[in-house]
Amino acid sequence: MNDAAFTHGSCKKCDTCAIHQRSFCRAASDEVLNELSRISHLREYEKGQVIVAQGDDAEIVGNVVSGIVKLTNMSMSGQQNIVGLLFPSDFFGRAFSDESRFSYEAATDVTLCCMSRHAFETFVVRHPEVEHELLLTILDELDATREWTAMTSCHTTMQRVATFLFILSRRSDGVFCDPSSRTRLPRPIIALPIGRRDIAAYLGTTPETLSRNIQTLVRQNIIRSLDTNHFEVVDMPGLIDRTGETREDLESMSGAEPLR
Amino acid sequence: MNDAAFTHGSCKKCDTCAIHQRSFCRAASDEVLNELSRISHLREYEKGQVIVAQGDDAEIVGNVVSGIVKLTNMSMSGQQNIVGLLFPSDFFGRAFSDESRFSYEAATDVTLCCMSRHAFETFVVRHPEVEHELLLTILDELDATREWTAMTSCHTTMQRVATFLFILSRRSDGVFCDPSSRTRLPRPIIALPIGRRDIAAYLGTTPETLSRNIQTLVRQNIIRSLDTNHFEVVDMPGLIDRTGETREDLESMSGAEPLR
DNA sequence: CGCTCATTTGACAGAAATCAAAAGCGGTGG
DNA sequence: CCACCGCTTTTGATTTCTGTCAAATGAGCG
Repeated sequence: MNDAAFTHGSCKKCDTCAIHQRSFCRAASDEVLNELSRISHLREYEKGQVIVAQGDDAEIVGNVVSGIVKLTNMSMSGQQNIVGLLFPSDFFGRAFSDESRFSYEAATDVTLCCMSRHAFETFVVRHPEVEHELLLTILDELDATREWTAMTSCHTTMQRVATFLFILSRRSDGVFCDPSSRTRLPRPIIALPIGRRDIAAYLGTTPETLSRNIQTLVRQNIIRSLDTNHFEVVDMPGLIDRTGETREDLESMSGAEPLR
Repeated sequence: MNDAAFTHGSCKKCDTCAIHQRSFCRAASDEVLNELSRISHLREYEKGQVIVAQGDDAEIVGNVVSGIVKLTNMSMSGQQNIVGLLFPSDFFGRAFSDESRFSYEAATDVTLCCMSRHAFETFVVRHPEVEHELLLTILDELDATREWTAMTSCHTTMQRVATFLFILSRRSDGVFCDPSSRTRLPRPIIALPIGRRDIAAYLGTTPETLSRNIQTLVRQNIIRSLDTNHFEVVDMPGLIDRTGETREDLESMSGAEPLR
């Protein structure tokens, strides 16, 4: 699409950006991208750092470049709920609102392409084609969130666990940025990006129940444990079977994504 | 905001539209609204009619004017999952996508302000200020959906039932369109817009468990049964108490809304 | 090595799903 | 008007699953 942006050296930072082709900025022309690059800056956060706190002024927005960001909601009782996970190329922060209804926290060490919310807002209003692309992104996000809602509301814990693992097996190869480097492994690897406590919260269960379900899958030779956070899918049909979904539905989920 | 649109007679259909002030079209100027009115038309659907089917070409988009639309997702097992409910002023249909990932179905008799998806898409691209307003709408929708996700993943069934009833008590008076006609009833009425089976699916439980929880609330004098689908809230603090949320959180949910 | 924290495992109580049946509601046709 | 039928909702009895509490094991680190 933006071949020019790659052959010319209009914006080094963005040209070499791993997610450029997958985030809303792909709609920007060379010069617009240049402008965008002037208001954005890469920033690293260590695992556990809070990027935007719930109820905060939400002054930062941007894209996840590498690592995983977790989106959380603190409930009255003080319990932290995982509302979603943001992967590379996903948009984070709450544009056009004075406060964020959720917290954004680094689930792993992350690199973010950050912009001041104000600067971003005036930028997109001046560039409708970029705002349009952002709208498409958010619409996909909404679909994905609703699909996840559908998933969680009628499925057993085992089905949710299996679905989660399936999706991670599609995401974990770091394959989402550069399609050409995609090497189809015969035995997909599942890399758990976050701790059991967070996964459990995301799946609406407890670490104990999650652990039991995972161990059950291991005993049934569906997956094999490599280390605490890595598993190998031994029996993919068996895993899909336990999700209670068709392979097609799962594929569509892992593309646009509930977990994003 | 658009006083001119109301004092002038630029567009009779839109001027008298109950939801005009609350939907994305409020961003349109007189002449733009006029243009919009030329591509839109009111249409009635009877309860149970499918407006857009899952996987369909999704050729229609628009706003809910009156009644309630249910958003459903058919899972592999053939079970119908309720993903959300759309109330008056909510946007329905999937813009900018060739197929809808969900079905839109009339949960009650509804009136919709319909547009051809294609006409709508070219329209908003020509009018960035309207597309911007649409983006704001979708961002709110996304927040609301995530908040609902947070709700369902960590709460007991009773808390989900209480929250659902609370939200309906705020929506059921048909009060969401014209703030001036808002008559605060001392005893809010809850009108269940859909059957128990659907509500149960939406809340991630079964009709039996749902029924038991409702009957428990009746026995505890929190609500009083008028007929099968109507209840009166006798003890609002008690109801709020059983949601496990603060009143503030509930208000924000019923405004922007998980159920939308 | 000893510390802390995360994960796994076990035992048990409570909640919800399931199975089964009764009651309520709305329509149809005699 | 009433009896019958199909459907939804409610209620009851039972089983299964999951959350909770508690303890053991394992991983990372100074």
